[in-house]
Amino acid sequence: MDLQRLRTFREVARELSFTRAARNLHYSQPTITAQIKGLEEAVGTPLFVRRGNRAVELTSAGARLCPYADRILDLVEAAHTELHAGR
Amino acid sequence: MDLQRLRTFREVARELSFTRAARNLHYSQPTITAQIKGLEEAVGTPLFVRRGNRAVELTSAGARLCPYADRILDLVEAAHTELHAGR
DNA sequence: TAAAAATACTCCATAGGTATTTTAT
DNA sequence: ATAAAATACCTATGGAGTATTTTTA
Repeated sequence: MDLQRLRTFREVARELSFTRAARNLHYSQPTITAQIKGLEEAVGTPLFVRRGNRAVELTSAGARLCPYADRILDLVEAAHTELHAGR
Repeated sequence: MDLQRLRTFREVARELSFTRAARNLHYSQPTITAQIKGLEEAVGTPLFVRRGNRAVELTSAGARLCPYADRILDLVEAAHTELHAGR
């Protein structure tokens, strides 16, 4: 699990589309595929169900990961802010 | 900022030593140096003050990062646990 | 059949190691 | 003088891209 893949996961979960996530994050579609695949291997379980040319849906594990991804990425953001808050 | 460097940061902050952190994490000492340097560049501020052959101390930014590092890494751990908790 | 994901490759950047030098006590 | 961090250098892995194929609604 790493932060970049977690960001990609969050975006795919939002969009329910690898292609749209790729556009939004300025990656190619195969890169998104590889990142999600890498995350799925890292956590040891599938996170999305791929459905041909229609969209994608979260597995139950994927759904359970969502709130953690949000909290983790929010904390990372907060840490950055804190470090730049002078003091 | 990425999770691996954050783990290294946490260990160096605990040990106040690059060399001991390297041993504990099974990295070479120069790798720790590079990881901390990379993290410092990522966050845009020094995190440790290097003091010759004696130990190392946290900068104020480093000290402020600590609680975030702990919370983030704990959440990552919790996410892993949650994903393996069956369901 | 068409839209979307997966695969096959290629290339380059970066992460890690070893050997060595520099630094501060 | 010595213990510890920094630097120099090298290698290999993997992350990203393009082009293409596969899949399923």
